[in-house]
Amino acid sequence: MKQTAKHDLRELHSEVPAVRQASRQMVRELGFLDHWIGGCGVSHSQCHALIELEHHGVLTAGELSDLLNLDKSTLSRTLKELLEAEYVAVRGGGEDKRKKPLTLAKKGLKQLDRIHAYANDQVHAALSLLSEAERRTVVEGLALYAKALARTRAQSELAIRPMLRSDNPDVARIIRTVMPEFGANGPGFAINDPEVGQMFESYSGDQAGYFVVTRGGDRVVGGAGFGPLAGGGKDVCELRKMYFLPEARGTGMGRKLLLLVLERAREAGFKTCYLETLEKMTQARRLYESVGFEKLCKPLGATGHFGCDSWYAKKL
Amino acid sequence: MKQTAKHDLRELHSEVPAVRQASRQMVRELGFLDHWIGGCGVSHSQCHALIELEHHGVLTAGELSDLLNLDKSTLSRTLKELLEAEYVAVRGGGEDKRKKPLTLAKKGLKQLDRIHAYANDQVHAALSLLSEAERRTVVEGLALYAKALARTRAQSELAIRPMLRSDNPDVARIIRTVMPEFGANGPGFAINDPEVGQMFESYSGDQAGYFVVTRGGDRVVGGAGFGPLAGGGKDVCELRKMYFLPEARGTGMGRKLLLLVLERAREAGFKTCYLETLEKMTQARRLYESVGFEKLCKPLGATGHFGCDSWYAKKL
DNA sequence: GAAGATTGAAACCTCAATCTTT
DNA sequence: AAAGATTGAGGTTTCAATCTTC
Repeated sequence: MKQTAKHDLRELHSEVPAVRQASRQMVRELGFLDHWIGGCGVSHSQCHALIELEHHGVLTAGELSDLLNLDKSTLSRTLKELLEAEYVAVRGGGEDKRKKPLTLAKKGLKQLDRIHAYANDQVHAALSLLSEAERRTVVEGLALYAKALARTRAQSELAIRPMLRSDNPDVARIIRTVMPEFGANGPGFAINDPEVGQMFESYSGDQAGYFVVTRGGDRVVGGAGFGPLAGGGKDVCELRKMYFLPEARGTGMGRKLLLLVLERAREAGFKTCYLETLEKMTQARRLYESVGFEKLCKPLGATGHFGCDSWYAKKL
Repeated sequence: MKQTAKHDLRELHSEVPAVRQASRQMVRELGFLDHWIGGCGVSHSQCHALIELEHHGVLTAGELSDLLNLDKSTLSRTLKELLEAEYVAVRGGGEDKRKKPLTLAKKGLKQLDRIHAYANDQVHAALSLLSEAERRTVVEGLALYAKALARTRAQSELAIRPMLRSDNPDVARIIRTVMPEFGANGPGFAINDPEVGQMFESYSGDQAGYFVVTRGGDRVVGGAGFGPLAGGGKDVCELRKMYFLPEARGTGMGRKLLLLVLERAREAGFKTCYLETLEKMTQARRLYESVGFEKLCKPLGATGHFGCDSWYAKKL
């Protein structure tokens, strides 16, 4: 197993330059495809803006600049021309007068048809040189790389650190936001624990700890901690109150945080980690299972969280 | 078989938008990767120029602008700054004083190290989120798409048309250039046929035809024709004098030309097509085999080309 | 004060015209 | 005249400052 992992890593190192080389070449060839745009009356950015508008229906200038990875000022000017040419229209009547929701206009749709016709022809011509299996490799390879890059980017804005006293309000807010999202707001759920408002104090000492995930500077977007399991003996700890705001999910940060908490629990002398959750929290349960938690058929200890219906444990 | 082909095509049509979507997203994510460049003193183009210089050793401004798909004027200015910063140096002593061969200088190498360190880290972080199989898919997918786009681009500059009388000198030149390349310039080879100088006249009439491949306007870069096989009966024709300049090889144009010639031969009433070639022309032989030609163990007819050592035939 | 959008200055890129060497 | 490289004018993009609305 370890052998495989090592081999896997060596492979990875040799693949990095290969991927960089291939992506440079691909981008260069895509650049050639874009040359024709000069002759069709819209600029490169205008063309992409139209495509995204078609795809999303209604967008504001800010959303468009995020999607296209262009400065908002560029978009402002780009849109000005598109509006003058009547390719897009402002869908008025919005409540917030700061926003300008944009949609495709008739002429924009027509222009877009021409663009798609050309672009599809080009891509079709290229793909038709490949076999079916090769084409599948292309689709999957591009999508996988895009997704991996996106997740890396999301992760690089996130960081993990021990909770501070000043985080108390933020952490309480997250718990009180996330649990109702899964219908876990009645009696018998952790949301009613008295500790929710004083998480920092509740997880101090060397037998417990709470960690938060922050985004872009120091905004708290998630957290998790550990402490002795009530009525579970001195060798058993509980993974407690692991919650993420939606914006921080699917970034791979949950796994990082979980592994950190487990490591700290092991260092604190615990031999086993127990946790309670809900069947319907499927994303979380998949994560628990993937790091080695095993499903139990009944609860351990006496947490008082009789609202939970799914229990796991793992040797540390 | 036909069923498969149809299914194959339907798949292709649904894959075109998928590839376009994936490639847009990928390019967008790559754009985010490039943002950091702002802080390192070199511009985006300068960075890529350094990478290409490292890869190729010595390059002129023109070669660089081709490689980076940038206008030569952009490169002129870009290089001016790189030279001032002593990142690159002109390797003097060339014979042609119009050229300025460029190489990396010491400071450029150092800068490049920093660039690679950062870029490798980023790509490494992204790839490490993927499994070994997924990473292979990424490498292969990017490379396949880049290659397919490049071939499409090369093909779009090429065209096929029937030979004109005015092509006589060009066609003769190609035949006399390509055959010696494969050592086929002694007696017993088609290069000595009297028709070489008057190809247009030799392939007129409704039982023969010669077609040329042109590049960028009307420069002839290859050709092929058919005519009755000497001593082969009235149902058998010969595929004759199919030659491509090196620049036109590997573009998929050979297949197109071959299929066209075979179709015209069939329309002219021939039932079988025969051809003679050399064992060492492996690329050509693979093409013949891939369109259905079957290897014979001895020649047909009486062409007089006793220099050939490989014979094929195909039902039309 | 903050979110959404616009404007001015400067950097970067392309097209076309020009210069230099062959 | 043609190949290689440079310069001038104008379009596109970004950064920073500003305006408007909440």
